[in-house]
Amino acid sequence: MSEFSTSLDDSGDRMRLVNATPIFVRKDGSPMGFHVPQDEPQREALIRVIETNGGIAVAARDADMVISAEYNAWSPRYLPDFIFDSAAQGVVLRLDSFRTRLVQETDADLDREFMDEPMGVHSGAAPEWAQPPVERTHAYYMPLPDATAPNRPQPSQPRVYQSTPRQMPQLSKLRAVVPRRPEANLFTPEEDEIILEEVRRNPSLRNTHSFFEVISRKMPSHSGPSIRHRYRTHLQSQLEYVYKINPQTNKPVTVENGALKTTNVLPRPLKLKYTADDDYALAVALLLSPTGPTTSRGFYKMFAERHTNHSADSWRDRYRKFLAVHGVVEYKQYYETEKAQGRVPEMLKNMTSRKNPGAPSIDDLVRKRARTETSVAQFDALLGAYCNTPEEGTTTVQVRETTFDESISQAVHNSRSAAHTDTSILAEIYETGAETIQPQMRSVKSAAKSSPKKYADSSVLEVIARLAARGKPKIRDSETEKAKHPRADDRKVRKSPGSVKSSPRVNSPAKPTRTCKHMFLGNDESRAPPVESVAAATTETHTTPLGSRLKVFPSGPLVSPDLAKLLGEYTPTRDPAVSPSPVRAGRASKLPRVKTEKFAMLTQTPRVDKRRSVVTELVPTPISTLDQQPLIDTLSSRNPSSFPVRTNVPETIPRPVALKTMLRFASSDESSDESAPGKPVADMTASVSLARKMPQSERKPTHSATEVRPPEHMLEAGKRWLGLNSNDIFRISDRKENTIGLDSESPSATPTRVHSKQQQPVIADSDDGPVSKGTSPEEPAESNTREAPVAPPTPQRYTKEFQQLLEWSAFARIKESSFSPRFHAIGIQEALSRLKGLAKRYPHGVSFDVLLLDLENHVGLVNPLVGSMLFFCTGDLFLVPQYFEAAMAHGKNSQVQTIPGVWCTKYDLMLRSKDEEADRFLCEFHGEENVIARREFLLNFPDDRETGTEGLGAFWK
DNA sequence: ATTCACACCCACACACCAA
DNA sequence: ATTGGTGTGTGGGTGTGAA
Repeated sequence: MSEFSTSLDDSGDRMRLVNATPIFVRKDGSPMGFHVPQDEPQREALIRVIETNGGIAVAARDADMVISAEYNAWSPRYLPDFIFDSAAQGVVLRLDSFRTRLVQETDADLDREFMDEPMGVHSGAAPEWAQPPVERTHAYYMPLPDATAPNRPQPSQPRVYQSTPRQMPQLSKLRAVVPRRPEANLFTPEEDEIILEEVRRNPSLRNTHSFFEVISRKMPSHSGPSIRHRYRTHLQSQLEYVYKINPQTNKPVTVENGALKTTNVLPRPLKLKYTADDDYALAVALLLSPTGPTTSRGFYKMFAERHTNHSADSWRDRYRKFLAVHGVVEYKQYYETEKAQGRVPEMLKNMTSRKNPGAPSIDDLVRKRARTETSVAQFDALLGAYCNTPEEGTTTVQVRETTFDESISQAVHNSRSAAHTDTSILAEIYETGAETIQPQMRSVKSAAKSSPKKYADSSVLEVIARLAARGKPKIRDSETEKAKHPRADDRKVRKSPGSVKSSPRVNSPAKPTRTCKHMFLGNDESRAPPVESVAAATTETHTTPLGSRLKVFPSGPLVSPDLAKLLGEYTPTRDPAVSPSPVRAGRASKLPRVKTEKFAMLTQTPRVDKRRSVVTELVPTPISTLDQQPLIDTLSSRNPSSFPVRTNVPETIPRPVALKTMLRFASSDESSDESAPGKPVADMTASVSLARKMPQSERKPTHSATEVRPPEHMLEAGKRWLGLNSNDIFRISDRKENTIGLDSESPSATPTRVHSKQQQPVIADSDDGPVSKGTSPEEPAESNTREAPVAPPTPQRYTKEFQQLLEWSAFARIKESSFSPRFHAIGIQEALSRLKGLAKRYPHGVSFDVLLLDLENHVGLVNPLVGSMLFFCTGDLFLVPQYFEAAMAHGKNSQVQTIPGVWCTKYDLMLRSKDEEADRFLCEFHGEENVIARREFLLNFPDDRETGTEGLGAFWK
């Protein structure tokens, strides 16, 4: 048969297999193309035999067949013996017996580990990533199911892509020693699709290096960097969808038929770049901090709860390595100047000194900055405190005037010695002079009350307002250029020579926007649109039942226009309607939207996170019994169009800042501490409120609210008491006290579920089993009829001990950040009373945003506590007081499902999952209207990092 | 000259740790 | 408990050489 001698023993040279007539040719005589993967050990011999027998070695995409000893799940391969045997026999043998099979797989584990199913088959089974990391360098951490607020995701369940221990070194060695093939190793369409499919299954990893490195282990003909490059340059634009990932399992969500649920919205990648808005928000918050710019973790923890796009650690690092180096005040001013002049500010970058060892250490810079900026912050805090102080005759917190004066003088002195001559606050201070500020403020303050218009244009008033609003500087002609280039001088001063590369480039023109590569940008859930986009957004204004105006900005800015105006500009005599501020000026239409036609479809139905798309601004409410408005609020209500208003916006926390600063200064004076009579003040911080309640012997100098803790003996007593009698807490006060009668103003309100202890056993935890109808029928039977209105609860019915526990347990165990200063000012009993008052005013079915706003504004409860409360109570405010009461007593809000009398969301959902008749039963229980309202509330409840309730609403779908 | 695969770079986001 | 230092590897590229 063959015309050549062959020797197929191991020592034989298979390369000598030559036939007289070519056998690896097509019918038309053209050579058959064979692809031999680069890692095929006999590759050289194979290619020689192929080519000497009429075939040709080609790239994979052009190959008629792939010759390899290694099985591959997604492309058929044929064993090298097919070539050798065919050549030996002089005829092309039947392919069937040479096809590589899974049983021959050289590393089946690897396949199972990474790509467990062939392409195009979506069985719903995700690759099994969940092996624990062996080598940290190969570990991939997926975002946690819920970046539940307020904290950032913790890698408690690291998801791991991991090679077998032996495979990785082998492959890397192979790539290191195998020379580049002479022929192109182009990506085949199949390989492209495999890459895309893997990205769809792991969308969060789409930018990482190691993800593609792992893919490369299943695609040995390409390296990880190559695959990554291929994806980023060629395939990204073809990623028309990704699979919806269950945040709990980090696996794709399956639907009924086992297929994977797709989505058009990419999840956030593992890391987010900081934006100019991020930097600005942080700068503003730092300057409002009682201590000025700080690295204190407490500050960043609180900040991260409101700004969840980065972790607290990350925010802290951002300050340490960027804002601190550049200067917080300077960046704020730079940002505002850029905005005012219609430019797009850049984020801080190139600030790390890793390659610039001669540069001053971050520590040094932080310290230097902290000194000066703290001075500014302190001065501003003092001023804020003064402006917020109630009128003369009713001042209830007495800070010795001398202390106040000294503090201002010191702050001004410190500020003057700082190198911040171009900052707005200092410019104002210089103009006014510390020695005249206070009397001027005092006179203006009293006079302005009687006839605000008269003083509306007063320069002193302007100063006060501007300072309180942290307004921008007057840019005089001689300073204009300087203001335009705030960075120019900094470099010379701060940076050592030769550190050009590490110099910030804030003023460099913005790069032209690239297209195509980031098609999801406009939709990315993790990014709020830039500030200026707000200008073009149509806003809707709603009025809450309590009169707060809720502005809804559909595009969800980080900073609302009014806040941006407040923070960035003060123009008391300018009519915004006539001369719109630069911040509001219509620049939004110029905004680059990075989106290609290809992906236009992906942005048509963006998933809107309601929480992020809503910016609320609180306009002072006329409810005088709830609020004691400071001077500026009072004035602003009279002339709202021209006066900046401190709003209830996360970035501004003036009251605690101011008062705590005052207290610190006051307590630094030995005589002032004990001599100051501590009368209650309407808007008091936790420091004051709690310190007042502490026995004199327990009182410690108050430096920050977070330091306030109940006395140890009280905590011990509380633990004992709670431990022994936790179920009896609610027996202390007759539950009927808390019953809210049927309110004619809220006909749709849910019937009150209030029961005496005999009628309402503690409902077992859900883990104990399904909620049977047997345990619950007695509830609806009596709760369908609302009890008659009764008097408000009488606090006297609580035992003294219980009152103390109510006071202290909350602060001991519930995060203090759940309470705003207002809560501390009014106290728990008043908060309870207000909660009940709110319930009377609200119809069931009010949106989460409205409830959130008014609960924060009028009761002083903030997320995530409010989120949990509203969720578990299904937006039913009649349940909230009981929930709140129990949460406070227990010092936590996780066990409130067992609160007697609160038929909470959990039971709705459990019942629906267990009982086919659930809907009918729930309608009997709640009333059909309320069931609809509850369902609507849950369905519209924001998917939430803050409340960790994502997906529960799906029970209703 | 262009395209492609592949290697490599580096700022920095994020987290962890030791003092 | 705080805090500064630092490791890790992501994110977004660029460089290089072969086809």
